[in-house]
Amino acid sequence: MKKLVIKDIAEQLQVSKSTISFVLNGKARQHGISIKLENKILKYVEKVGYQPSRIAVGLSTGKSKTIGMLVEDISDPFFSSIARIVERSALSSGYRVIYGSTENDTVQAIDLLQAFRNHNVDGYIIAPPPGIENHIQELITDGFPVVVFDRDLPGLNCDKVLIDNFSGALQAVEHLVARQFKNIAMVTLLSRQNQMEERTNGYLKAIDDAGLVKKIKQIPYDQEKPKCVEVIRKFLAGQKATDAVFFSTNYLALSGIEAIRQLGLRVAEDIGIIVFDDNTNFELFSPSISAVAQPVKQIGEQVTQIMLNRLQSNTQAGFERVVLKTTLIARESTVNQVPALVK
Amino acid sequence: MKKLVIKDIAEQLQVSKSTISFVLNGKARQHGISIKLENKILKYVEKVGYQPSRIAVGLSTGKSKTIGMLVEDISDPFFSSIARIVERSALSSGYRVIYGSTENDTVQAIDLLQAFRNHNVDGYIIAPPPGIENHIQELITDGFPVVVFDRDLPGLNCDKVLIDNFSGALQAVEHLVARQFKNIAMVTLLSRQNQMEERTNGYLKAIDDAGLVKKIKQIPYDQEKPKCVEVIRKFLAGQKATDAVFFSTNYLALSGIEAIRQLGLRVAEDIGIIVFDDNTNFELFSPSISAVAQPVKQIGEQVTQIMLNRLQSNTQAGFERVVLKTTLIARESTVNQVPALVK
DNA sequence: GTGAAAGCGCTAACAA
DNA sequence: TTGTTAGCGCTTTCAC
Repeated sequence: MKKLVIKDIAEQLQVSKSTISFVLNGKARQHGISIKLENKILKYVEKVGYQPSRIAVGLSTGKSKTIGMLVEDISDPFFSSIARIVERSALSSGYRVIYGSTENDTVQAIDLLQAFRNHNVDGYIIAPPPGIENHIQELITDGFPVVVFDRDLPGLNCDKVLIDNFSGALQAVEHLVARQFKNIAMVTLLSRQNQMEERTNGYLKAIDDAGLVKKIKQIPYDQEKPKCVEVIRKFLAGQKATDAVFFSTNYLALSGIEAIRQLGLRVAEDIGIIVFDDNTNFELFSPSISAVAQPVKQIGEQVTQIMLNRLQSNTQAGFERVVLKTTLIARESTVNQVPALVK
Repeated sequence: MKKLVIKDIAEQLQVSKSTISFVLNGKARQHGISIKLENKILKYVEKVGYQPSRIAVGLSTGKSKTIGMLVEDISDPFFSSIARIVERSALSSGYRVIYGSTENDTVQAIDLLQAFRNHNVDGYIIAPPPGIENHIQELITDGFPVVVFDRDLPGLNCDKVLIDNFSGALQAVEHLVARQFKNIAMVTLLSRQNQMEERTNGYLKAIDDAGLVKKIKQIPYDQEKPKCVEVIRKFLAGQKATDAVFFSTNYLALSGIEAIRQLGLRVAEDIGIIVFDDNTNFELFSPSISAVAQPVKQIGEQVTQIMLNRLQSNTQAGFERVVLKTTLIARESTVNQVPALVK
């Protein structure tokens, strides 16, 4: 079945291409096309299942009706959950979404941005790796709507959907403090990314408030898992007094749990654990793992809604900055045995 | 910075657009363009960072250099892992990937296919929901390369990358048998999908071989998790003798574990568990959960490679049918206490 | 060796 | 009320 083009329809119906185009774009009224003709066209188009070629429309209008979404890693459940929500709501407004995984790499991200631009995407949804402020700024200057999420780039002036990393971390560590843990370490990424720093700040604040001693282990970003496990294991082995750990990411926690196992320790009984981000079935671990949950659904919805608004209104005024709250989910991994009291 | 177009380059360099186009497409030789001019153009293009508009190229060539990928749910770790691999290898060959989540719904899948077609995607990678044979067949007839994965649609004649569901399931249940479990139930989806049926067949074969009694619970596809948990709980509650369960999917297992908890039973101690698909950190559950792992990486690579070959060779001859083996990963959830012997 | 021009399928001024 | 036509940015045939 040969793909139909507008010309075919025009010939069949004995009208001009533009008439069809107007009708199809809801501009029949303003061009004074008779209701009768309009219906006839609509009916015929429906019947033969004609759909204008996106490519041609894109070339002609300069709009591709697609949104480019840059994430760190589409196979990370946090990002794929958001992607899913974005995909769905964008689709219902006629937008397609194309993704790109940056692996948190500046160069890859820039390439991807270039590729998106090249593809004429109409808007950008970005979880920015470090070092791409300028490139994003350029997009904005050139008039593209950009919504940044998950990570803030403080200098950037655009719409943002973030979460309150500081409070989330604070809350997590305060929870540990309340549960009577006394030697609370933090394992985090060696990263200058804003959201990681905020989490660290939250930790420090809580530790400080409680008059405890801080212990932070930073792991380089691109470690393979076994290496990561090893680093954490060594860290914990050198810190026998540690009775609880706050992991700043899901991924680190998974390595951490492994490390704890290797040390022959038991989660909860020997060492408390709480994690930032709750996208890995932590409720089903045994003991289940306490976590600070990020509002994935809300993030996805907000991001899309802001984007679609921009796309429709076509204005760059009054950027929004939405900061979403996290939710503490206390589970078994932070039930303290309080050895001091038990003894 | 205004986007450059081929005309700009042509004017700057005082040559015609076609010359540039030839050079950029590696056809300088066959059009006898001087090496000198070629280099000059290449250099200039590089310097100003010109990249041809994909849309325009697409309109002109009829190729969009994008692959459409249809999965059940992009937020499912099995699919997102594959998507990630496909994305990456396709990109290195200059192809973009756009995804669509079918939610296993025929209508949605057809819409998505329509949308892809409309986008002029050059090839289709599809994990097919039921009932879209005809639509896929049409794509093939129209000359598009199609690679089906994860699920087979037996009537379809195209490239396929599948896994050996029957053996995987067989192996899983044989493992339970070997561990001395005697009352092995299976919890699966109420689905006529080929891969689910194969898993069921594997279960039945193993049960039969061992001379045990089969017990299968089928859960409707679109249940919410709580409902799913409830159904499994009731099933297990009515089957006190059950000492092991084979779950045909990851998702069901997560619900199942929850159900087992609610019944006050302990995984491994009271009931053995093994799961088809190992994409949910089962190694970190405690007890860790035995599973049949699907070769995600291989699936992704095979799928992409076949697709890229088709795209390059532009032929439809000799369809491949790759069947990948699963791997049994025995963990703590199937360490049988063998109550009969212990007693 | 190089360039003019037609055409890909559609949109939207501008005519009529 | 409807049709003509000139692009959108690129590729490719064919003539120079």
